[in-house]
Order: sequence, then C-alpha cells, then structure tokens
Amino acid sequence: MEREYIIREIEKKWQKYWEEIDLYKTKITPANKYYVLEMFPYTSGELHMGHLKNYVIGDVVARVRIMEGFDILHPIGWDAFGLPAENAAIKHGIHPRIWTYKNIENFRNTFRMIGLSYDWDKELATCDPDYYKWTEWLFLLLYRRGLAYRKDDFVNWCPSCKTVLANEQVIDGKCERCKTPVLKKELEQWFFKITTYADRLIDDLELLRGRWPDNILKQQENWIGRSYGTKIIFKYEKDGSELPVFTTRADTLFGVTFITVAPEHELVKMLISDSPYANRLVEYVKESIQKSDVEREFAQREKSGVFTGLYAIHPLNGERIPIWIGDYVLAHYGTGVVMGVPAHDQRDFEFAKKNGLPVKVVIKPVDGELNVDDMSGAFEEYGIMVNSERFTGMPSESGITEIQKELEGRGLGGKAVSYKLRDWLISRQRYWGAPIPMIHCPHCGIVPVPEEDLPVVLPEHIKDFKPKGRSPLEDVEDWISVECPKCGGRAKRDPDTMDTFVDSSWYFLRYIDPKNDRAIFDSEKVNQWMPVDQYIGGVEHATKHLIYARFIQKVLYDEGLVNVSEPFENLFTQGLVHKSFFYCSHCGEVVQDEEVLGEVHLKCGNRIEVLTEMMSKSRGNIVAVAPFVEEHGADVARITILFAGPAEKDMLWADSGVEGAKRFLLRVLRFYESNAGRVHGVKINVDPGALKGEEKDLYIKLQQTIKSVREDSSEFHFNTAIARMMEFLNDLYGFKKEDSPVLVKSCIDFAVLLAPFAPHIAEEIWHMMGFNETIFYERYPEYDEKYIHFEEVEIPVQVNGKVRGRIKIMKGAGKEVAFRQALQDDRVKSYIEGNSVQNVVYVQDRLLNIVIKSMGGNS
RNA sequence: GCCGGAGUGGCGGAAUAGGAAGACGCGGCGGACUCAAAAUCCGCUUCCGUUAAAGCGGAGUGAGGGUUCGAGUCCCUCCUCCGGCACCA
Repeated sequence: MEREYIIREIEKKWQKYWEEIDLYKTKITPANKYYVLEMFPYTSGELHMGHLKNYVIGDVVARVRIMEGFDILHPIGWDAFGLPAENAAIKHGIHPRIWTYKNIENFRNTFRMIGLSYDWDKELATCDPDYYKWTEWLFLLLYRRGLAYRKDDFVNWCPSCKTVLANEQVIDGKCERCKTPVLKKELEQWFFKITTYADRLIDDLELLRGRWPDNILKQQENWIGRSYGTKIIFKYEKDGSELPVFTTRADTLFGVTFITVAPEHELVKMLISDSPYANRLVEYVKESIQKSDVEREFAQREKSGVFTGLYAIHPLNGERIPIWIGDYVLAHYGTGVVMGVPAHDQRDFEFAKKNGLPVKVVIKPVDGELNVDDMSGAFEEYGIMVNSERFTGMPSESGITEIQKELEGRGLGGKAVSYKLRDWLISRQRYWGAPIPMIHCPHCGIVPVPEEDLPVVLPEHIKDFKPKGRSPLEDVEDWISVECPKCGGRAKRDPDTMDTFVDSSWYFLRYIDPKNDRAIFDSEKVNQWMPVDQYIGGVEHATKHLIYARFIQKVLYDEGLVNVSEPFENLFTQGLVHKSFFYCSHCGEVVQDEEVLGEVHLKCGNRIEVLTEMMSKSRGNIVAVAPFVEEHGADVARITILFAGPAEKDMLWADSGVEGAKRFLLRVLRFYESNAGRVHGVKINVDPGALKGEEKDLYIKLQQTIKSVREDSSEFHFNTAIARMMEFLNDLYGFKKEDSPVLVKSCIDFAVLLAPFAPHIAEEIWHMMGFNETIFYERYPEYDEKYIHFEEVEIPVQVNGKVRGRIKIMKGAGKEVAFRQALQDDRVKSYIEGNSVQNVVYVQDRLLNIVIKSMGGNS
C-alpha cells in the first residue's frame, strides 16, 4: 500500500519537472522532424482504458523518437462537435457548449495525470470558433473548386436522430449511432464531390502499401469499389431518349430480355406519366421508397417489380425490350438501371422467374452445352458466346472488348468505370456543429458568406434542441435572417451544420499552426512537418475518417496549400480493450459485481452470464483512467496495457495484469534502491574484450536486450519488448559480482531502455543514480554487434528428428566437430548403436540431426 | 455469399527466410524470511505413463491429409471464432 503511494508521488514530481523544463515543446524549425499523432478523442463521458491504449502507444513512439534525436511534434486536441452534446442539453438542460468544455477540461486533466508527452501549446478544439472558422473556410474552398454542391436526392434518414447520414455512417442499413433502420428521404442537401477523387484515392493506396495495415488498404479499396465495365445505351422507344446501363458482362448483351429501373431513379417520373399502368407504378414506387434498406433486404430474394408497359430498343439487334421498375436495383450504383440477363445473372434469373420473363442463353460453358429447360439458376461464369450474331463463338473476355468497340462505333456506349463510393453528404440537421457558410437569397440564389465575415458563429440562445427533422438553427430568427452579401436584400443562412467528420479531416494540419488567425495555416510551416510520420488510431475509421482526411488533403494539395498528397505516411491501428462483466439474461440487464452471489443474480435468483465486450459506458465495464491512476499510478496503467498482448490485437483487461505490471515496476525500484548508489552520476564505458565469466555473460545479455527492445518496439511489439526487459531485470537480480563495472553500465542502459515505457519510474531511477538532467536527453542505447552472441552454444541433437541429447559447442563450429561431440553423448550413442547412419543434417549453431536406419533383426 | 484476420498450457501470450514448442507474465505448488500472516526473495509448473527421485518413454500448436532428415511455420481439404462488405449488375 505504502509503495503505491510512493509511485504516485514520484509521478507527480517528474510531471512537474518535465513541464518546468519544457520537455515536450515543439521546435519551431525542426532539423530532423518526426510527427507522431494519435486520433484525437471525442470528448464524451470519462476517459477509460479503451481510450487510453491509443495514447499510450503514441507516447511510447514519441518518447523513443525523442531519444533517437528526432525533433518531434506530438499534439493533442478535442473532437468536440457532435450529437451527444445536444442530447445532454435535452436531457439535463445544460448548454452543449458548457457540457463540452467541461468534458474537455476533464479529459485534459486526465491526460495530464498520465504524463503523456504532448506539447499543450498545440491544443485545439473543433468547437472553438477560432477553429471552426477555418472549417467554414474549407467549405468555401471546396465550393470555389466546384467540390461542394447541393443536390436533391434520396438520402439516408435516421428517423430517431432526425437527421441525414452519410453513406459511411450507415451500418447494415442502420444508423451507426442509434441502430434504427435508415429510411430514404428526398431532400436537398450539401455534398462534397469525393467521387471526383475516387481514382486517386484508390491509386494512391499504392503509396501506402507496407506502411498502412493491409486490411485497411483492402477496406478502402472495397469501399471505393472501382469496377471496370461497359456503358450500354438503350433507347427509349417512345422518343429515342437514352437509357444507359452499366454492366461488367457486356458479353451477355444478346441475352437481355428486360431492363429494370430503380424506383428512386429520376426517369421514373417520366415513365409513370407515359405508362398505361401509371397507378400501379405510383403505388409500387411509393411502397418501395418507404421501405428501409433493412426491409428491402429482408424481402430479398423475392424480387418484386412492376412492368411499365413501355419498351426500350436493344442497341445491337433492335429488339423491343420491356422496361420494368424493381427495387432490387440500386439507385446509386452504376446508372441506376440494369439490363436483365436472366440466363447469366442470378438476380435477373430470380426476377425473370418471378415475373414470367423469358430466359435466353447466350453464353455456354467452354466444354459443354447449356439448356434453358435444365437451368435452376443462372450460369454466371465466363464461357463462349452463342446466339449473339457475329459475336457467336467468341470467348467472354474478347467478346466484352469487341462489343465495347461495336457500341463505341455506333455511339451507343463503350468502356466505363463505376464506383461504389458516393459523394459525401455533409449537411446535418443539428445545432452543435460548424455552420455551413452559405446564404440563400430569393434573388441571387445561393451565395457564399464572404471570407471576411467568417466565422459564422453559432448563436448561444436556442429554445429547444429537440430533434424536429430540421435544424434548430432555423428557428433562431436573429441568426437565420441575414442580408444577402450580393444584393443586400433579405436572405437566410443555411440552417444546417457540417458533419463532424469535416472537422476531423484537417485537424492534423491545424496542429502545426494552431493560433493562426490570418489563414487556415501557414503552408511553409505545414510543409516542414507534414506528412504525419506515424498515425495511430482505431480500425473503425478505415472507411470514414481515413478516407475523408485523405480526400481533403488532396484538395488542399491541388490548391497548392500543402505539398504532400497523402497525409499519413505510416498508420498503426490498435486493437480494442475488452472487459468481462456480469449479465442477467432473465432481467436483460448488466449486473454489478456486488449484486452477484456465486453465479446467481441476487435480485431475481437466476444464473448470471459472464460476457466479454469492448469497454463502454452502457455496459458498465469500463475502467476509468483517473481513479485507476490515483490508486495504482500512470506507469502501471501503461505497462498493463502494453504488456497484455500485441498492440494491434484486442486485449482483455484483467486485474491480474495490473498486479504483474505493478510488481515489475516495484521490482525495478527495489533493485535501484540497493544498486543505484554504485553509479555516482557518471556514464561509464566498459571494455568488453577484457571481460570474462559472469561479467561477460551479463554484458552480452545486455546487448541482446537492447537489440530486442529496439527491434520489438519499432514493430509495435511492446509486449515482447517489456518481456525482454523483465528477463534482463531477472538477470540483474541474479548477478552476484556487486563491484562490477558491467553492473553499473547495465543499470544505466536499462533505465534508458525502460524510459519510453515507464517514463516516471525511469526518471526516478535515473536521478537515484546521481544524474541531474532528465533521462529524456539521453540517446536510446545502441547495441554492440560484436557481443550479441555467446561464444558457446548449446544445440539439440536429434536422432531421426527426435531430440535425444544436447551438446555444447563453440559458436560457428563445423559439422564434423558437432557430430564427433554428439557421439560422446551416451544417450545419443545408445540410439545409434546397431544402426547405420544414413545422413547427418547440421544447421550451424542451431541443430544436429542424425538420420539412421535400423539394421534389421533387432527391434 | 464475398473479402480480410485468427485458432498454441489452467489463463494472457512467445517462437514463422522450416531447425530445442510454450519466452515473459498471471495463477498454482514448494522452499527461505517471519511468532504468524502479508509483502519479498529463490525454485518447480504442457499433458499422459513410469520412477523413491534425478531420470526415462510417449503424445502435443482447431481437425484430417501431404511435402521434408525435420512443420505451430509451407501445400491441399474441412471446422470454429472475430472484423469488414453485402442484390455493387
């Protein structure tokens, strides 16, 4: 108990000291820059171990780099706009601003308790007008470049949050925040034209290969979803207008027996007015648009649709093709219209069967025939074209290019690319976000707020934050009403605020120049520090933040404001922190430890379950950082997190891990309490050539430890780095020659090695040894290549692949020596006697394997 | 369904240009210290069999096959779990 108290005192002492000597202050002109960045936190609730992991990893990286002589930039800030602030306002009647700044203070205090190596002069908050002024400015930049536009479209609408959502914020057809199934709603909204950058966003992933985790690269590639295919124009029979479709299988063009249009498609209105079955169509369209994607998906496989009674003309054979409307067609992919080839596309096959449409075979397997009557599903593989006029006999691959050429020649289509990625919907019907700096004037239309009028500041006084399906700002009369900057007439501000992902897609640039009030940042400064050398954060941002930030960076690059087109040179994604908790499925609730006796829920008498999930407030399985640090200390928290397992994998928080971490650190302290006195504040060198016996062994062990710790931590294998240090500490405890200079050298190097992992304890033992400056001015130890191996190695001797003995030989000894040595071993000898040696496999310094064959007769 | 990743002691996890499986830690067992306990320090700890013990023998990295003198690691088939995407034409 007493010792834990000491740990906390030590930590406070050195945190104060570091602050006094400005240890983390960023150099204005870096000689050897290294930008370490952790994804900034959304400031809600209480900082827990799940959050902390991210920052501890970043801190180790930063401290290693400091000690390697880099000039580092290591900032922190707050992602502070967003819905929970409004919910707090509704629930507790606190203004979102007050609630947010209180949270920020809370987070800041907790971060300071942990002794993270941030330069606090760089701190920023996205909800600060000094910051969101430039978020607004960024919007205007995109507008000027034609990348921000308004569009009337069917957008994702969360009926519970009463706001629109970007595609990326819809998970399994549900709102990512409240899990309510998302509906379609036709609204005019602001979009960022990220699709313009689709190719670059995919192609530049190559620049990141090997530096970003493969699964993130893959996820982005899939999300952008580029696919090469063919555009084919069918003509509307009535007036010859164009009905383009996108397909990857142009080789099946002669198998088209219908075309299907998505119910949301803009052409639908025209089709309805021309259709003899208008009423039926109206009803169908209304029904399917009202359905959520979840319902549509549920109704799946039963592919519904209605015939319009209208026809299109096939571009190559001139046939009349019936036009259908069906909700299995995605409005937002390709052209929103598909050609129905039931013989060679499973979805079309099902649609055709359901609606009695003909199936026409135009591809046959390379070695076989295909008979319509035997088909129970579509034949989707590549094969040989049949029933396809002059293309008959061509294999699919060349058929596709030939048909493309033919279509191009006739002006009826050709090669085309399609993407899954959609433009980024950034309007939100919310209060707590950066205002969209646009004005709607009845005379001039949409007019941007002049730059000199920025920021458009959020009004303080709002009557009601309750979601109504439109922005609460709309009702703030003195805010929403404004003079048109162009004609001076009465106009209205855009009432919506921006998606908070806009705030976070440029914050890493603002850190470099956070107080600039004349520009979003000084390009010269930014170019000195960018790109971020090491970015650290959670996988969950793979297709959101990490795509948006890359997009914005490219826009700024095109504008000439930054000189790198990828913001994050290296990315590390850490795993989640899980913790077990009790759950009663009978009551359907999380159960506190004290409500459990044995395995029974005291309240209802039913058996409880033990669930393990990611730390979250709603599950009540969080370990809050502040009280933990008060009780155990910051370094204990750090080692617990880092030692629990590989940083990129999910970890299970367990109290036993805390005990181990604490024991290790106290063991370090205890060792130095009795040995630091030997050092006298002088860095000594030893002549390894003169060493022998125990001293030489320790020296070699030290070199090995330095090597492993350096290599492991550069690969984010902090768990094994710590294991190596524990091992070395065990060696130190076992070392008996107390007056040895090697022991002094070991004490010094070990402290420095430990410093990035347990900075407070390391600083303490450093000063215990008589040094007066901070340990972080030290260079991280280098190892001596010549003394990385012991002179003698013990290797296993196998007989037929089974270990039967061990021999000690000099390192680098040859096969003959090893074999002779092995034959001295009684046990090995007993296995070989009476048999003939067929082969001897020798791997230098590793192993000897003697392959024998029984002579027969004896067993 | 498609695309990723993973399956190793009682537990968290080590070890991959193929070469001693289980580093390090937790837990457990034993010893020292103590009036005693805690803490600490020192040992032992994959499983089965055998032995008074040291030891010896066998099995063993999700399952089954294969390549190899030798496979946790490479190849084939399958199972389970986690993550992402999901009518993407």
